[in-house]
Amino acid sequence: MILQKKKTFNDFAAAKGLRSTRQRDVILDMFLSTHQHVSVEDLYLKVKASHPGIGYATVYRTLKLFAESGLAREILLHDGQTRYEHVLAGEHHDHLVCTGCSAIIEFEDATIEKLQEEIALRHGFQIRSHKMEIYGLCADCSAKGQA
Amino acid sequence: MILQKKKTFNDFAAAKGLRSTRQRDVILDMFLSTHQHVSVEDLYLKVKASHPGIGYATVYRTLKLFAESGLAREILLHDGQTRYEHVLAGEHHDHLVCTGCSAIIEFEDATIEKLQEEIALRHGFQIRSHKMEIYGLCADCSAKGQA
DNA sequence: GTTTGAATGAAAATGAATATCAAAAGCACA
DNA sequence: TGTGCTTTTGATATTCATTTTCATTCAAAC
Repeated sequence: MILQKKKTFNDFAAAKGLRSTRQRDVILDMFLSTHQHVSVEDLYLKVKASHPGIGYATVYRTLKLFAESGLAREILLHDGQTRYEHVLAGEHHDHLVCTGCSAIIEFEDATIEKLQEEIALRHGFQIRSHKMEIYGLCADCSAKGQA
Repeated sequence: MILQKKKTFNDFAAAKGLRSTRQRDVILDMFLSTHQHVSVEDLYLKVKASHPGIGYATVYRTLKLFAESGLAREILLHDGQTRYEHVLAGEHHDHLVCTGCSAIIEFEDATIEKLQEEIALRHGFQIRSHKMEIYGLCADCSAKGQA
């Protein structure tokens, strides 16, 4: 699966005539080894730990490339930092975001996806991607709120 | 309806012990007279036209208050500017965002809302609000793309 | 009116993201 | 394996939205 993703990016890079560099390999490895929703800062620190030479700007640039290649997706939450999440082929997952503890729970619902397509059709709209976030309190936080 | 909204905010202000000021009245009027998705910049310019004395920071602060009061909601698109939209009581509307011409089409779907509630329930999650954006090409842009 | 603390406006500060540019590195070709 | 050309990089400066600061103004309770 990781190999498949590397291939996705390499194909994209080849098609765009991008050069293959050590830095991009490292950042790709690191990105693939993370869990969901890495901020640029997060990834930069992770990268710097083992490769101190790699700069901030390169991480920014490279993550934008990942997004362009379809490997990653930018998510805007409300903390002013762009985060990147993995795009698993053909899979859309959406988020429950806890406003108490900032926990993010992922979910997926095929019916909602279907309905989205219907809505798009009704408006003559061609879907490229979508994003859904539900804000509220997670089970823990709403339990704490009661106590 | 506009009166109802003013009341919403005034109630909120009263409950929070906020003072009623000329600036907030003006900004509220201006906000209510806009259509969807005003950026702070937009509203600031609109306000400044008739009330040159009112400052940038006040518009920022006031819009945040509107959001807190439930009157408005922050939307993050991908252009680096926070926008505010009207929250109509009890109504959730979501967006089709055209990546070609930046047009925003609104829609509403009761079934999706229901499904969201089910999903939240399944995770013990209490919904406060939600946001759904579908990205792609609007009818015009995809027609142009063909041509 | 006086008093008191919140609200304002102008300007400075912050912070994420992007641009700049000289130096380094990839890649095609000899 | 070098040569030349172009992309990429890293450090830094810059931009731009948003937030903070702080002295002044103003709302509202007494």
